[in-house]
Amino acid sequence: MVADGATILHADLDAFYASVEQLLDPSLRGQAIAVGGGVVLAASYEAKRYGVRGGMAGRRARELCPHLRFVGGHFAEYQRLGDQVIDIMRDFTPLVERISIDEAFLDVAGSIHLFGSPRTMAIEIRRRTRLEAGLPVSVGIARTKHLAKIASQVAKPDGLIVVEPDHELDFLHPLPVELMWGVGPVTQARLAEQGITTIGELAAIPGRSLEHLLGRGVGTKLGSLAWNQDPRAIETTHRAGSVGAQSALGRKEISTELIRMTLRHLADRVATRLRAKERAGKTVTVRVRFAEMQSVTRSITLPAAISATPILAEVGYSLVTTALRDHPQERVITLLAISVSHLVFEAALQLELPIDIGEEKQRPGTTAGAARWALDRSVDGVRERFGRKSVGYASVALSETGAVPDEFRELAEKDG
DNA sequence: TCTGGGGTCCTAGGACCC
DNA sequence: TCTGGGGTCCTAGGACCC
Repeated sequence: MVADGATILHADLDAFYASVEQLLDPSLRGQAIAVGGGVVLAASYEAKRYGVRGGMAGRRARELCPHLRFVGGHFAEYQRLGDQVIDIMRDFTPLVERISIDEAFLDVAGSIHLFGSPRTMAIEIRRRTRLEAGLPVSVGIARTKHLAKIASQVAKPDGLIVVEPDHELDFLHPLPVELMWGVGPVTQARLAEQGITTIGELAAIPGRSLEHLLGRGVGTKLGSLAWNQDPRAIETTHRAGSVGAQSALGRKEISTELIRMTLRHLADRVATRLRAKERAGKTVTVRVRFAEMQSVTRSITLPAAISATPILAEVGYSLVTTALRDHPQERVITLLAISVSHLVFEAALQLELPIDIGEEKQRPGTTAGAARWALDRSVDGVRERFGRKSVGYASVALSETGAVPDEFRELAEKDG
């Protein structure tokens, strides 16, 4: 349900990781800094002035900004401060939809009688975030999520923009198309070829032409968004659809050892997280990226959900093997990925249940499978107590490839 | 600018069932 | 034996987001 007034807030912490680093170490304040190493995960606004952007190769960033300082990530602090800011928002409404570590939508329509106008609430959220967490946050307010999100981007850094319902198109149409949700590099380029660079120009294109240019799905969606028709409501719950891991390898000669070792490591990461969530999944997908960056995927849907490391590694291996067999001319791979989807709930309780022979066909947890699963659980337990590195399948062997440290994984802000 | 990691959603063809 | 149409699942690829 979309509200009549501008009651949707989009709050987005500014240059989040970089701001946290500057918060933790005052000597970094006012400095051009980047979080990351080989790749920039986040850049301070001082660095952005030199053109440094999230997702940029570290070397390129240094070229643009020679005095750029790379700082290590305090990942636990990012999580803690991100949570703290979300908690501030929840003081204003339970209708908070967190969409990443550092941004969220709020529907404050039901809170106006308690706290005042949406603008008043946004001012207070910004004040408290600065005071209690020490961080700058930008807020966009509008009638729809899409518009609120765009408004917060325009408000950055450290700003607040309210788009009143009777000024929506005046606000939206002069803006560049790439501010829209769903317009990435490919779509932007496709539009630019037609001379379309603003949202207003996009809105002026007949629906049929847009669908012809971008395909039915994307064309229809962007067409309606350009006219500010966004029916999405705030969703406070989130179901994980898949769990995956990937590893960039540089350029590596294809070998059985490399693939087995890498898959073992990736399967271990994925399976550990699945078990921590008490989930298992039926569909296993692998991705193999060759030189020249083109990649292929192979997937299989199993008769039963799995969450044990060795089984996942084995299924992944056979999938990668089929992918490689289909591309016999390739000599080098640059990335391996594995993910598990079609997730189902799998309570840890299952471990305690006696193995029922009658069920053997339905579940992978035959005697051997259950034993493997039990072993994985105990490995998880040891890691919880003594740290990840204490028990590993292949992480030590892999570290010599110069892979990104595990703490760097899963955490990408890429704030452009 | 040759580049890291974890995700979501959409499309399209084919298999299979009714 | 051949024919139609609809629905759902599986697989592969692509674009996008943070």
